[in-house]
Amino acid sequence: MPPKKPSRTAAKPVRPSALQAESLQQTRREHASETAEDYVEAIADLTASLGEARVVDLARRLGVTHVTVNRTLARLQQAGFVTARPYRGIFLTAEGRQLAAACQQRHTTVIAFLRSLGISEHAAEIDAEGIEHHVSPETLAAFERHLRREAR
Amino acid sequence: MPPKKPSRTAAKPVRPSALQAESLQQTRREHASETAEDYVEAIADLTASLGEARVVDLARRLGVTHVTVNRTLARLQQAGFVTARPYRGIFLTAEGRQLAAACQQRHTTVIAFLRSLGISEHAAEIDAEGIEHHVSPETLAAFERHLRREAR
DNA sequence: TACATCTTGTAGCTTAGGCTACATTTTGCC
DNA sequence: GGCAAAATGTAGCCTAAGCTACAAGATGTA
Repeated sequence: MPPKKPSRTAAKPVRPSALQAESLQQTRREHASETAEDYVEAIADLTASLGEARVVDLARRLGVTHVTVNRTLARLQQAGFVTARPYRGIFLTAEGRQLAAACQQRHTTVIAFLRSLGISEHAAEIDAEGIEHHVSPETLAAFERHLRREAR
Repeated sequence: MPPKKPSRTAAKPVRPSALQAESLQQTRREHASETAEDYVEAIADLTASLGEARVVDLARRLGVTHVTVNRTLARLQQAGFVTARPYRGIFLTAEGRQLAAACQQRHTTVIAFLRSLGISEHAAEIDAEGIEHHVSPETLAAFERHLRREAR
């Protein structure tokens, strides 16, 4: 028989206790908001360059079909980030614009930070897209600090 | 009427063209493997410290219920990363051990890198959990290079 | 040995995010 | 004005990953 740990009380509502469990739960929470962040950022960009964001534009931009965009927009509307009427353009609410601005700022910082480490433009773009959603304010501040130090 | 972009040909099987679309698709692919990585890493740790990994241990460790662990293990078994029999311990295959080792290595590097930027232990742990899955080999190499430079 | 407890397994629900296929509305243009 | 094409919307399917509730196997100890 393999070495057996002493039995532990089960604690029905499983409380994670471990730091790793906490970290993983945080990561899962972040995943839930990633979509919203990607969409508002894309909408902000498209609005800036084209005057409004359309479903097809978003689909092309995000690499999904227009159907996926549609369903996601419904949720974002419920969440109060965007306004949209059937067959019309999509616009950000004040809250949406605020979120988009923060994301764009963070995105720029992460890219600049990766580039400062000697990472190629292409890899920096790709990695930043995955990394940025998991960068805490503390870590973002550290990135900015590092960039300022580099600039000297 | 808002300024209207010139209509573009639709290209039925939407090809993403844009770099951002490519990046986002890459990020989605990474999400799909994140779970596998987290599980094999946890199983490797538990096996090292307790001799075997049990469903309850994994559940506690990952911050989910044993039901979720069970279903995920079935997929990991199909994918060839773990072996398990009903009511028995869970073990990694050779492939699983290899993946776990790579993940642990990468995890350690990311943590060390964040710490070297002056980020607190706690924030580094949490951020690393989200970031590590999106770090390309090129970026990982840059992290290691930075650490070596720091060490001088 | 038997029973209570812990562990594991199963059924079935939910949400999110992909998709194809098809219907409907807008719109550019002759 | 009318028509074809583009854009948008809708129905319905899939997988992944969470959950609760309940069933059944394993085990330690009285």
